[in-house]
Amino acid sequence: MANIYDVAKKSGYSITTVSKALNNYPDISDKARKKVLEVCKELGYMPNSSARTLTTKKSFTIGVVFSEILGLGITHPFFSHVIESFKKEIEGAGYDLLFISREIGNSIYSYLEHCNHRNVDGVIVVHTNFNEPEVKEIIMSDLPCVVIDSTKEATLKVTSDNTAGAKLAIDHLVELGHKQIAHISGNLESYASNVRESEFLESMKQNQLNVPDGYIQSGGYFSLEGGYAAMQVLLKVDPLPTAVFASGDYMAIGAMKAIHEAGLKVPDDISIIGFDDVEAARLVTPSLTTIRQNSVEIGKMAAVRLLERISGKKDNVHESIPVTLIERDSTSKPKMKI
Amino acid sequence: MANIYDVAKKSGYSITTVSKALNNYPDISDKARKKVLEVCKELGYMPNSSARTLTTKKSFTIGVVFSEILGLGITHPFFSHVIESFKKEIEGAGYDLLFISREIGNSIYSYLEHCNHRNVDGVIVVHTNFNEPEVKEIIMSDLPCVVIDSTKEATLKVTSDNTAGAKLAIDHLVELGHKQIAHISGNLESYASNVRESEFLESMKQNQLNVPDGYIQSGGYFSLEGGYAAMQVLLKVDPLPTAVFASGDYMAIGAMKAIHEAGLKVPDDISIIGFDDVEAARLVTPSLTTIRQNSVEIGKMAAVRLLERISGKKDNVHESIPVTLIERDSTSKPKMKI
DNA sequence: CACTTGCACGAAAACGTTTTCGTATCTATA
DNA sequence: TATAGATACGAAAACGTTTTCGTGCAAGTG
Repeated sequence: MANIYDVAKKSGYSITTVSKALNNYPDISDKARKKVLEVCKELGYMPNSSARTLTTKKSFTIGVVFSEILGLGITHPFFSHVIESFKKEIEGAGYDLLFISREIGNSIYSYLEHCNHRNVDGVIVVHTNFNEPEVKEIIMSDLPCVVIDSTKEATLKVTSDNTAGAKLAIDHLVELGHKQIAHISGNLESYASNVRESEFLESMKQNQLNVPDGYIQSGGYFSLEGGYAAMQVLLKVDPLPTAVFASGDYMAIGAMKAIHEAGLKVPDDISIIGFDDVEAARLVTPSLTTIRQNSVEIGKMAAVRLLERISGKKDNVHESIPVTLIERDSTSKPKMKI
Repeated sequence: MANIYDVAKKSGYSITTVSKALNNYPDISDKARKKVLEVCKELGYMPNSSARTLTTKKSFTIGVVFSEILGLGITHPFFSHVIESFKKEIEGAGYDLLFISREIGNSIYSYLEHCNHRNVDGVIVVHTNFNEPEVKEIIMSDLPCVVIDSTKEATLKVTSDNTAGAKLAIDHLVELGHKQIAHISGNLESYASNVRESEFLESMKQNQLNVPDGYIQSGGYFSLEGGYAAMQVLLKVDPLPTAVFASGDYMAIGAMKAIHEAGLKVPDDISIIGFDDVEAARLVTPSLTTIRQNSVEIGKMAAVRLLERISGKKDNVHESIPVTLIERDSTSKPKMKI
């Protein structure tokens, strides 16, 4: 509650000198600096961030725009890890994290308007629908902005290496001996979903494998239920796939459920591989083989690049973070035909 | 980027009138109000929150102090749901959520200092260690403050009805016919853990059941590994329990793992019941019977009470949110002795 | 008509900082 | 000794709001 005037009065110096002492200006004596800092401690003085922001136009605040179709927000099994890692990194640089909604008072504003209102220094955008105009608006503005799971317009993007991931998944199945490999894709508004599906096709081609009609089914918004439904369709396709690559772990888990309910076994009858390595992947039975996204690295890298941009660096970058194959129990060699 | 002066100039009124138009003051004409709002739209004007906060001393920002032993932060399987629900509720009232760390710039400050620096109007405290002095400091201050999973000092607390929950769990096991019921407790610095353990003992007494030596084992910080280790100890206790009440789902899942590895079956040999109903509970095999905490209601209620406090209401309240028994496949009648 | 009342508006202070620029004192130099 | 330069400090403006209070004018009252 003490302000800079209190410190000035008690220390015997002017507010200018107090401010200079706190901001490491060179043109004050060691004596003054020492005295001021001493008084600050005594009074428990903390500079008022609003006043500081008003004059410096720097808030040391980063906005989070979390526009994700399922409305899970902070509880999203993958993005929450990204944000947590991002948060830790920017905190180390003195920034705080502010969640940006579209409501202020009673009215609705755009994300960009809200960011301007709050004077955020930059923003991290996590969105699963690259068509959303509100998101586009903020990306196209001159507010420093890093986006996770990209969009064409973004100048700063951090994603997993989805191409390598999908390839890793298919190659793993091929190495095990599978030839009839199906794919459960995510919704098409999702960047990750698109890349993974493309690379599924590309990898199959590279391995000179055929992708019969009906071998690609959409699992929708990466949900368990979507994967379940998609697998039910795949179970009726002829020839029955011996392995399925799902674009997300929850869809993979849903698929396993459908397989079990059909009286078949994972991985004996059908192998399943997912993508993400969410926590549940190691907890389900059989545990899920999957492609692990390095959420910690993604969040950290997003922070690093955004902070660079904030401090003036201009280059456009698309960071592609490596993924790894996590072999568990949901994949095995295909059953020999009798 | 337009400010109030731009609006004043373009509308032909003074900044006073502009401000009044935006803040619904009665002493301006409808004509002026209309004109001003029109110009605001044209210029895309948004009031600067820092300037406003500086004069009004109200930031429309709520701080989140998340001090949780495991360091999971935002990814915590239970608390993340509470915060998400809290966030939605306060957003509806025009508030934004700011995460409070202890770093500002290069230095370390207390949570309270950080809150003062940022001018937050109130704070939600989620902490799993009620001894932490930093947390105590903020709770004892006159900053409006609601705490989840309580502390004695707090004047505003929201928790699950842990007592009813533990009772529900034990009664469920007793109804199934169990008499040898063990307990895997959480760490003792946790409020929830304490209450659940007390009520375990109380419920056992009510049901006139004995709690043999070694029937209470600590699973530590509610982790899978902790539950696993605790169960390994329980498996060596004589007589072997026929059912185990774990204070958290992850400990329950860890316990199931230990049981399976010992060559026994859940629920045939040993029934397991957890607490929380985290997402994994329905995904594991067998799916976990548990006591569901209503995280949405907890978050919402915390928001409602905090907003009341911010707007002047003074009464101390401890909201106890009802829990429900979710029966799944990890509990059944005890095996008859042959 | 003289007076009060109420309405609509604006001037100016205040909020707590940072930062520019001016200046008094001291030191070094010629 | 006179002067130039360095050093240490402070006055004041600026940032963009809100809010108090004053005022000119129109309308109502006796």
